[in-house]
Amino acid sequence: MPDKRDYTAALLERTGRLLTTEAHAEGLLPVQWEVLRYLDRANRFSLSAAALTAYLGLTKGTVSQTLNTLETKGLIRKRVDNHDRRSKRLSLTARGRRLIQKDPLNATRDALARMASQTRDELNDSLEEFLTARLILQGRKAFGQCRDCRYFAPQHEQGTPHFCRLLDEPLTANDSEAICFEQEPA
Amino acid sequence: MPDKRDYTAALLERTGRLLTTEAHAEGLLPVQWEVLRYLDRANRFSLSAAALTAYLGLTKGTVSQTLNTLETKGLIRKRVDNHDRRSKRLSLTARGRRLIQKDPLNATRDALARMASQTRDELNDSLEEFLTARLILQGRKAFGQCRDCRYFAPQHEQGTPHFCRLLDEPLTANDSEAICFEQEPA
DNA sequence: CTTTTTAGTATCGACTCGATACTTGTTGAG
DNA sequence: CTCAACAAGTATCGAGTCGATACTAAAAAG
Repeated sequence: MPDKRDYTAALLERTGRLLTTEAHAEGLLPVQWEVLRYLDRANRFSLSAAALTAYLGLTKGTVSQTLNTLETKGLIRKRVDNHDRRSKRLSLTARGRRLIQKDPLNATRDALARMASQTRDELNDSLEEFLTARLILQGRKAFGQCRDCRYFAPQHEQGTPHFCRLLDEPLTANDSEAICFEQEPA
Repeated sequence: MPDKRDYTAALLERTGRLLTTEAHAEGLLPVQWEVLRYLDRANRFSLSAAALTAYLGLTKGTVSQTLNTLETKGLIRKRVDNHDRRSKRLSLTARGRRLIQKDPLNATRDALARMASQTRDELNDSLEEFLTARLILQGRKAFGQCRDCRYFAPQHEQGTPHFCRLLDEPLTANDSEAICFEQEPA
């Protein structure tokens, strides 16, 4: 005799499966699309395999392999980071940026756009609450937008950059909307 | 400059990934847990590889392999269906029923139980609306509960079974809460 | 009674995924 | 300054998913 939270859990699981099966497209596998999306949305402090590993919740070995596959396909690039020569800075190639236009997740974005805005907001907010709670419980990073971070110091003057009080770095308008490894919700 | 529906899509994707990584437990893989859950919740008309294939949205070859793996592990059983000798009726073994008590999805169920009931209901209803719309768009079955089906004829007298007007079969109280391959929302 | 459809299997190749062991660069304590 | 501890990433292994393709056999349809 299942109760409502069992049913909700089943909905979450089934929705995940739906997105996964849909993400076999353009010759890429689901996790490969997730990597491309991440590299498209992450700020410059978060473009490492380590950050990606934390984002995906996988082991670093698995992530390393997947990055190799994508590099072989010519969709991403790895360059040694001059500030920390153990680390490598990841980026999309031109082909990678072109391919992400055909992201199979676009179908989901369209479906969301067709929903009543109140329902969509309820989905967004309740899902965010659920996900954030689970991530924190697991000691994982939220990877929220930079602008929602407790270390974010906005500058309201025309043309002046924002600022990250944690990393002591200026932030462009673009930076502030990207997702960040270090982000901690305000 | 991402808008809100992009963010919601990212939440859905990331939640799916969370459930997937969590579902590496007890020596089973995510899809194997999904199969066990399905067999635990499906009614007697839906215990075939074909129904499971439709439920998961995978190819029949993939499902056949996964079923073989689970059979080798001693968690499920396959028996030839005497009504249709091409088909095989699937069921959990005692070991399978025991193992499903340790379902890693329980952590999600608990997290949902800890949410405010209004938020949880909003999540449930908006997610159901989203998922159903996507499934219908893809021409897939909803696999809802039997009792919510247009062919379900309830009997309100004590001890009398309900009835399925599509399959012309009586339904126990248990049947009516299980998920059904043939279900079409009322 | 023969064609067509449906249920399931078998096999292949690419790839994920965790686990384990490793290399190399950074950091920090004495 | 040195050396141990740590962190970033790689290499390799084995199990298993997954789609694709080709197959068998039973049921349905004509």
